[in-house]
Amino acid sequence: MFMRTISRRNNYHMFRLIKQEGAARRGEFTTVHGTIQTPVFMNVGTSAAIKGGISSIDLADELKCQVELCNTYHLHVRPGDDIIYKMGGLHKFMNWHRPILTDSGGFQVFSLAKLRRIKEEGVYFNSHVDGRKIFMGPEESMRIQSNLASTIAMAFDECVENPAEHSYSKRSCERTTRWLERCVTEMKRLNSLETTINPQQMLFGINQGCTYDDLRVEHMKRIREIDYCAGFAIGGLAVGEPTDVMYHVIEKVEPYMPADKPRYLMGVGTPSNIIEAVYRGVDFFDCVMPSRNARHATVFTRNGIMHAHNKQYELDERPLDPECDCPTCRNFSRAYIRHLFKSNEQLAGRLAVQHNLYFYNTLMERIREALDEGRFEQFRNTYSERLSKKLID
RNA sequence: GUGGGUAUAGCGUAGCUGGUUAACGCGUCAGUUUGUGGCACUGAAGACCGAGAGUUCGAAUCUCUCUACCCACC
Repeated sequence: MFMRTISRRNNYHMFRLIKQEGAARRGEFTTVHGTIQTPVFMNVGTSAAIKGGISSIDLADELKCQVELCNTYHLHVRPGDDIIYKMGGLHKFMNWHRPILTDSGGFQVFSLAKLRRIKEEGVYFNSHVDGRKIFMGPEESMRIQSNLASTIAMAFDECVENPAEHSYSKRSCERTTRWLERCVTEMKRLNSLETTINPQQMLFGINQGCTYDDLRVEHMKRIREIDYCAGFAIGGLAVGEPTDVMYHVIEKVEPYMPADKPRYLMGVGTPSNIIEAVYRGVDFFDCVMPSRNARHATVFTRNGIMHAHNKQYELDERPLDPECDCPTCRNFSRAYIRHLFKSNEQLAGRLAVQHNLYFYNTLMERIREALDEGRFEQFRNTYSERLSKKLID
C-alpha cells in the first residue's frame, strides 16, 4: 500500500485577496504543494511534459513557473493513471513539487469531437492513440485525477462549441451541473480513502453557457452553490468567438463568481487576452499558445510578436527580446535561433519554448507588481495592445 | 571513335501518341496557431522547358544540327 505523505488535517484551500484595483485582483492561493501568487499563468504540460523538451527542473529553476497543468485524458490513455499512482503520483513521477492542476478531460470531449459520443452517464471516446473505446464520466475523471494526485482537479464538463443553439447549450449546462455534483460526491469519497495519495486534492467547478448571457449567469449561480469547490473556472471561451464577445461573457459572469475563491479562465490566451481578463477579475490562466507558437517559431517579446524564422533576422545579433533575461536571451542571438529553425534543429523549439514560457511567467509577475503598486490600469494601457501586435524592428 | 540514353524553377522529378495561364516534392519567402490526438496547417514567389534551325494554324512534346553529361562497346 502507498505511504501517505500529505496530512488530511490542514485546510489548504485558502485564497487571500491581497489587493484589488477595479475588478482586477492580486491574490495568494495556499495549497498543499505551496502558495500560488495570482494572477498566475499555468504552464501546459499535457502528457506530464512541456512540449519542446523542457523538464520540471528547467521550469522550476529558470522559467519562474508556479503551476504546471497536465491532462487527465492523455495520462489515462498513456501511460495510464494506474501506472502514475503506482509511481507515487504526478509530482513524484515528473519530479515537480509545486502545484499541479489537472484538466478533467472535458475539453477533449470538445476537441476530439469526431471520436466521441456524449450521454448522461458520461462520454464514450475512441482513444487517439490506438482507437480503443474509452468511457469517461465524472466519477472516472475524479478517480483518474485522484490517482494522478494533482493539487487541483478540474470538474468533468462539456465544453460547448461555438456557435451552439441556445436550447442545446441549456441542456448541456444542466448536465454539466449534474456532472459537477457527481464529481463532488466522488471526490469526497476518494479523499477519505486511506490509499489516496493527496487527500487534500481540490476541485474547481466550471462555468459554461456558450455566448448566452442568461445561461452563463444561471449556470454560475447554480454551481457556486456547490460549496465544496475551491475555485471556479470559466470554460468554453476562446473557441472561435470574437475577442470582444469573450470579454463580454467574462464581464457578465464575474459578478456572480465568489470573491473569496480563485477564478480561472480556461485556455486563454494571448498576452493581451490575459491582461484584459485580469482587468475583468480573473486570477488563473493556461494556454498552449506560448509553447505551441514557440515550436512553430513565433515568439513573444515586450514589443510585440516576432516570427523567429523570418529572413530579416538572418544577421541579427540581438537576443529574441533585448529586454528579456531568460536563459535563451542571455545566451543566443536571433540569427542563431533563426538558423536552428531553418535547419529543423530540436534545439530551436526548446530555446523558443523556454523563452515564451519565461515571457508569460514574467508577464504575470509584472502584472502582479503593477497590482501591488496600484498601477495596473496604467500597465494595461501601455501593454495590452502592444504585446499582441507584430514586432517591427 | 561507335552505339544508346538524358537535358523542364535553386535541387530532384512529371508532362513528351503536338492544343487554353508547363505540374509535383524539397528548398526559399510569408502567414496561422487560445482547458495541445497529430511538431501541424495555409498561402506566395520562382522555369517561357540545354542552344539553334525546321515541320505545323499551333512545339516542352515531331525532325535535323550543335553542346553538355551518363551508360555500353572499341
